[in-house]
Amino acid sequence: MIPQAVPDPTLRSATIKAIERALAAATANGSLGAPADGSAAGITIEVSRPANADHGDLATNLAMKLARPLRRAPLEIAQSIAAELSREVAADPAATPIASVAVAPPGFINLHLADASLDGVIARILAEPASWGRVAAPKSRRINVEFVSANPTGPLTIGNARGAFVGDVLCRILEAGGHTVAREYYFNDSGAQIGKLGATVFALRTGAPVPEDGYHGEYTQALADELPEPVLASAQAPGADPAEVVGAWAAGAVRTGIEASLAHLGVHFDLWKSEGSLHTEGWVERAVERLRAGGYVFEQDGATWFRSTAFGDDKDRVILRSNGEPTYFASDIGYVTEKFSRGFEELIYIWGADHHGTVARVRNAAEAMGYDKEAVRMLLIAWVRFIVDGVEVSMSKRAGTFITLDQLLDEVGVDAARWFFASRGPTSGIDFDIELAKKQSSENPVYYVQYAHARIASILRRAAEAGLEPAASVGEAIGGSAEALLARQVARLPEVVEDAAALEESQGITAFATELATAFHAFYRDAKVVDPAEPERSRSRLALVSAAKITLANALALLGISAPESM
RNA sequence: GUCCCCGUAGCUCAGUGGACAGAGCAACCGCCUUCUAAGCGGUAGGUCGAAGGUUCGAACCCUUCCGGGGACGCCA
Repeated sequence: MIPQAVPDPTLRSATIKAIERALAAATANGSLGAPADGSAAGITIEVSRPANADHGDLATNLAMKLARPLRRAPLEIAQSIAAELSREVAADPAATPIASVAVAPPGFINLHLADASLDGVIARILAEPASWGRVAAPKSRRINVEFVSANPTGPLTIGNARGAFVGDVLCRILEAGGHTVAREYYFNDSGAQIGKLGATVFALRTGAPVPEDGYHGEYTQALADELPEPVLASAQAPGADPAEVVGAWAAGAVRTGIEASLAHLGVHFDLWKSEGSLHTEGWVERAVERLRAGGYVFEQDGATWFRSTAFGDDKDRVILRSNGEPTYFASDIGYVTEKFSRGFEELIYIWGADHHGTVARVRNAAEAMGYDKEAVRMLLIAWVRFIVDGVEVSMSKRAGTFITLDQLLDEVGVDAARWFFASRGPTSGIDFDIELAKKQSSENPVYYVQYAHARIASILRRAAEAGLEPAASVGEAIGGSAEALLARQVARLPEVVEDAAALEESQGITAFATELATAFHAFYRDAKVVDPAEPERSRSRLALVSAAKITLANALALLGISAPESM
């Protein structure tokens, strides 16, 4: 995805600029006094949305933060800065997004946005809807995001669902936030587990008993039934290892199924990387060489070790076992090397909480290999406890006791499932009660948001029938009480995206989408949009609800959720 | 034993330094001759796990404790 060339400044960033100008002016004219030691220099201007709408559209706590370095009462500082802000509003209203300024104890500077700046945002949304909500990154990066990465020993389970959704939504948010993102799926299709899968499928096909340590899910029978004759024949050829031959085929078949499941989720990967290729292409060797060059490799007990203790780890880690086989860790560091060789500036791993122990050692190895440790980041997703009939279901592909991702989506639906995971922080543990989810799926907040979108679509259809087209912007009517409230919510999207991209979290998007839907439903109640008797007002309001519709659709798109035209 | 995450309304969860702590669901009361009632308005519900500390200001930062989950392999 190509980052947008010319990003919109948000109303928030324009406001920060205005405050910077006011601060500079107040400093220059001496009304602030001067910090004796320059300690005020490092203070950044923060602008937030007051919880109480009576306090204005935006507020800054700048005066409180300056109180100590300037050795002055915060209220006085606030008044000095507010005076400069007001001066600019009076002198050149077009240069500032602010309409009025107020100071409140203990030192808040409260700001009201100008109608004209809000109407400018509406006009911009209607003129270029596709890019609305895409912002420039403070520092644009090429980011590699690796997620799901379940080995092809069986279908994806609901245990994989959270990682898939969280990873996909994070990618969408990072792209909207001005970064370039590659989605990767890492898998091992040649290990011992694949051999066990192959032995299981081979046994089922040939009528032999399934090995004790084989796989016992129902899907293995389907694989056995589908096993092509030629593959079976080559597995039975003299000297062949049936587990390996059938396993290779089964892994491919399972992977095809996994890709189909992910496509159903709306999750797509740019690259599927096999662990085996890291060895055959020499990346593990290169990684070991980089470590050796730094003096962080040693031999002991016939094995090759990474001196992880040099980076604060409690013990050193084996790279190559005494039998010559590489460990999983060897593949990990090979992959780090391979990823960086492709020019990524940041690697993000979406891992289950059970990978906690490997985080530090992979990052340490990255540092030891000469990469920036801070550019290797792991997002650990907390476990989801799936409850069926009041009892937790543990997911085990080996035992065959699991619920597949496809089953979950048949029950709950993609949009509802996406919303469920997007609206919760990835580190918080979740209880997912299947029965409750089914029962509540029609009451899921996602439908509340989608309904607002569908309602607007309906209004636009009615308007078209009446021969009414949206105006290019709201115009004077934006000052109306109903319009003002909705326009303010609509205008927030880029700020919400900025925050979500910086925090690498999706909850802000779902919260915003809900608030915007609420604002629209209230508008719908208070303001009749399509009214042939009032064509000018209708066109003006059509412009506003059109902008709201675009904003809802773009916010939902960030979550991978559909925006229906009717419900 | 060491380390990580979590503990906020009956339930599921937002909120991580600011102005009276929020949403959805569940409960209760109202609103469809009106652009989609999957909606709107209202009522009720909280010692933000506990105790100290830092701060002008703490659900948020620090310490300790309690409770829940997870991690500590020459497994993958």
